[in-house]
Formats: sequence, C-alpha cells, structure tokens
Amino acid sequence: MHRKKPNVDRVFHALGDPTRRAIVEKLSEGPISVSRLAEPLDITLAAVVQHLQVLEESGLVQTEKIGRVRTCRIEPAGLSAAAQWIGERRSRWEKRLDRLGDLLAEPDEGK
Amino acid sequence: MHRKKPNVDRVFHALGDPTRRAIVEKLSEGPISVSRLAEPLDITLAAVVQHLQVLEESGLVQTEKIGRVRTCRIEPAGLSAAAQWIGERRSRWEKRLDRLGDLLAEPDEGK
DNA sequence: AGAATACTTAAGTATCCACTTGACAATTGA
DNA sequence: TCAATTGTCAAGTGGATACTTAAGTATTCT
Repeated sequence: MHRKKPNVDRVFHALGDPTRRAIVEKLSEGPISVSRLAEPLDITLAAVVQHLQVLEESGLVQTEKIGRVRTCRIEPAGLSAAAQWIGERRSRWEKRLDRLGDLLAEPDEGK
Repeated sequence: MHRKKPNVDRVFHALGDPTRRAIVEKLSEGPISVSRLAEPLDITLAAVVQHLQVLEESGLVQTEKIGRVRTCRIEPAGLSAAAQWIGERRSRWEKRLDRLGDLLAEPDEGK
C-alpha cells in the first residue's frame, strides 16, 4: 500500500504537467484502472504508467494492484498540501494589505 | 500595466518550478525589486528575469518599471485560480465519498 | 493449454527548459 | 560627464522529461 506523505516540491512538479492534471481530474470522479485512464488520453499506456509513477511519488495518487489490474485513486492529502501552500502565501499577502489599509485609514494613531 | 488574466495551465506550470515558488514566497512578504529578489537566489539576474516573465505570463505576478527599477508584486488572482482548481477536484472527490458513505449507512433505502 | 488482457520494464529520442555568458540600454549618482 | 546601478536581450549549452517502441510478465478467459 505504501502511502506516500505528500511533498510540496513533488506535488507542484506533478501538477505542472497538463496530462497529469487530466489524470487527477479523471480520478476525482472516482477510482479507475490504468487502461481506462489511458483511453481518452491519446498517448501510450506506457506513458500513462510513467505519469502515474510521478503522481504516486508525489503523494497525489494512490494505487493498488489486484490480479492483473491496477486501480488508481486520489489521495486527498496531496491536493491538501498544495492548497495549504497556496493558502499560506495568499493570506500572508492579504494580511500585509490589511495592515497597509489600517495605516491609511487611521493615520493619526496616538492623537 | 497589462494585467494578465490567470491561466490554469500556465499557473501550474509556473508553480512547478522551485525557484519560482521561492520567488512567490518572497513576494508574499511584499513588493520588491528584481535585483533584491535575486540576491538570495544563487542564480544570475538574467535567470531571475526569465522566471519573472513566466510568472507574469501566468498571471501570478505583476510588475511595474519606474525609472531603472522594476518592482514586482503578487497578483492574488493567480494563486486563487490554482486554489480553485484544486478545491474543485478535492470537493468532487469528497462528495463522492459522502455518497458512498450514505449508501453504506442506509443500505435499505426504499424499505 | 492457448489466447487475450492488463500492465511492466528498458532503452532510445526529441523536445523543452533552466541557466549562463556577454553585449547592450536606460537611469541615477558623484 | 563619467561611472555605477539596474535591468534587457539573444544565443548557446546541458540536463531533465514526455513520449515511443519493443520485448517481457502475470493473470484471466475459453
């Protein structure tokens, strides 16, 4: 099962590729096998497998092989890691703007 | 001023590079000039400028040149675009889990 | 058993991309 | 005016990476 703890670096690198985002997109509809994932993606199965390795390394996707079919599913923690990174930067920036706004709104603090 | 509307493709590609994330990180502390951005980043100024072009194309960063100094700042809409993409996929997945949970909790629906 | 399915692995290729160098332009300071 | 600062542009290089082909393995179906 080998669940990977998501690494921000790998997560963003993984999401940087449009094909891999398409895979995540598809997986958000539910678990699916490798070959069914490949169907709409006009690249070879081998290429899809390589993308899946990247996604699994990053912690965005988890896979499990039963018999001859490997089933892939989203690992929400991966997306959360990315969302959190973004959220932190955005809120840091917004707090800065707030402080700026305060200064402009009350320029005569210690009156 | 040329504010760019954020494009999900470009935004994720931009965030896929660690140096560019470091730039966004720094910019979240407040606006700053190109050369001061470059200082901690042991690469050449030219390389930093190239990263900034990518970031600006993506809509993550906005820059303005006054005199000989170009000042860079975060464009929150860029980060929002990425956050929204992530949020949509994650909630789609979570809704699916909820429906699954409902089925397991009440297996004799139309009794 | 034999054939089909569903991957897996390795190797090669071609394109992309981060980075450098070096020459140049514009602005500012002494 | 001369020099320093701040950035811009073009071209080239090396390494990463997305993709293909081809051959192989394990599982399921008939």
